[in-house]
Amino acid sequence: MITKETSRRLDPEKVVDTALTIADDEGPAAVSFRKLAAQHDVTPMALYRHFKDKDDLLAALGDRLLANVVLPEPTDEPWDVQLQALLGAFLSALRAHPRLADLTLSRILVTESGLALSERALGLLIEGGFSADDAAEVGRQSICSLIALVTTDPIVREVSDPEAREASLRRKRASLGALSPERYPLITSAASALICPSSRDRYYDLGLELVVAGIRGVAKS
Amino acid sequence: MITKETSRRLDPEKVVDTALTIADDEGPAAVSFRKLAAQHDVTPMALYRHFKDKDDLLAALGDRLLANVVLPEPTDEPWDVQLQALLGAFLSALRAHPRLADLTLSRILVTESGLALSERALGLLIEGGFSADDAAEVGRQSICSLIALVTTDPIVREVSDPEAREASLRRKRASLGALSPERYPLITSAASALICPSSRDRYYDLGLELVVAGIRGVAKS
DNA sequence: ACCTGAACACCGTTCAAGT
DNA sequence: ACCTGAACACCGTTCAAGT
Repeated sequence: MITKETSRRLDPEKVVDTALTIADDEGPAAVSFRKLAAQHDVTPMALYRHFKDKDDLLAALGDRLLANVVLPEPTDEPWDVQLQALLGAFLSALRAHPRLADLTLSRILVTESGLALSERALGLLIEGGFSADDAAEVGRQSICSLIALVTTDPIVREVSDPEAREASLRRKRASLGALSPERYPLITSAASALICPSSRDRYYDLGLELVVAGIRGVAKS
Repeated sequence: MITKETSRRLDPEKVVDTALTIADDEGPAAVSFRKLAAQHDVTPMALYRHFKDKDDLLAALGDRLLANVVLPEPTDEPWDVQLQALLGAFLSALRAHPRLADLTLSRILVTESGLALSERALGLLIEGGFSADDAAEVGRQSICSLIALVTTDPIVREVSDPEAREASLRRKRASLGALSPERYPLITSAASALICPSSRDRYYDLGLELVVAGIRGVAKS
């Protein structure tokens, strides 16, 4: 009874916890076995007992994101409306950890919640008239687009340091401002929208709608 | 006259050339100043005369990809048809260097050919009924989706080594094959399509069509 | 089973110095 | 202006060894 709580000096789940916070703050490239080991008072090599290699650790991060997807209950609404809700649930989980979004792609067909999501998506797509194979392709690409949407979130992509971000924005504004309005009339007139979307919610709403509208459009034809 | 060809011991464009072939073969992460320097018989530090840092070098790779975009001539066709051709031209340039596709995103509003592409895209979107700001957002997201399409190309993503690729495919097949057909009837029945798309051209055609159909759908509403 | 120590083969980047 | 040498502060990973 006494030994039970000390039986494992190193809890892999806790290592993943700290990897997650490092990755959220500084990106997945910044998580290292050495840093993690130091933070858990252990030799870097100790981690190899629990993770095959760094990719294996990052995969565990992807699994965490997928586990947070909360699937909406099936309803009586049309397939495309339900699909939008389903993909929206996926999108929400990604938005909680924007820098880690692309770690999910390779884990969707492995993780339990990723499988549940995929099965539901395939069902709705088939309901929309796609063959099983087409549904697979369309579903895959939609997932990729949503991941890209989060990964390239213009606000997250900026450096986290607020003063550095301001400097970067100023540089971009200057760069577009220096353009010839005769040669690039549309770019110069839409400069501020090109540099940074007006609202983040609008950015994601539009992104999701583009994906679903694309599916709907391809389904009809 | 004699000294002219030896005036620069190190030609930055040639460094970019070899960086490009390394990145094509092993991915952008594998290009390093040290490797590049060795290949050009020079100290790693010599490269800092020509590139501010590694990001600067990678930006030069992105510029190369964008420079290869050949814009289609404007026609009398409807805006969405022309837009599809325009985005298709962008997609083609990315497909030539699939592992480098995402290096282009941050260079589009900087590079001359990226600006030309953007100006044309904005024009067509406005012709389709979008406001300048909406056109900017929609254009940006479409570009991101196409980059993601190439970056996540299921064939390229596999390891280049053909035997390792075969092993990876076998592992995926085994993983999906082990799933319960009662619990995941659609996934198991679409397994082969989920693992690998039937045809690469079909993959890209569908991807482009999804993007354009999405734009068309959002434009109408 | 789980962890340590030492080592190997890499990185980007800075700084002072050479020509 | 362009390049070198030495150094700093990092990486992932292997291998043999300890308990």
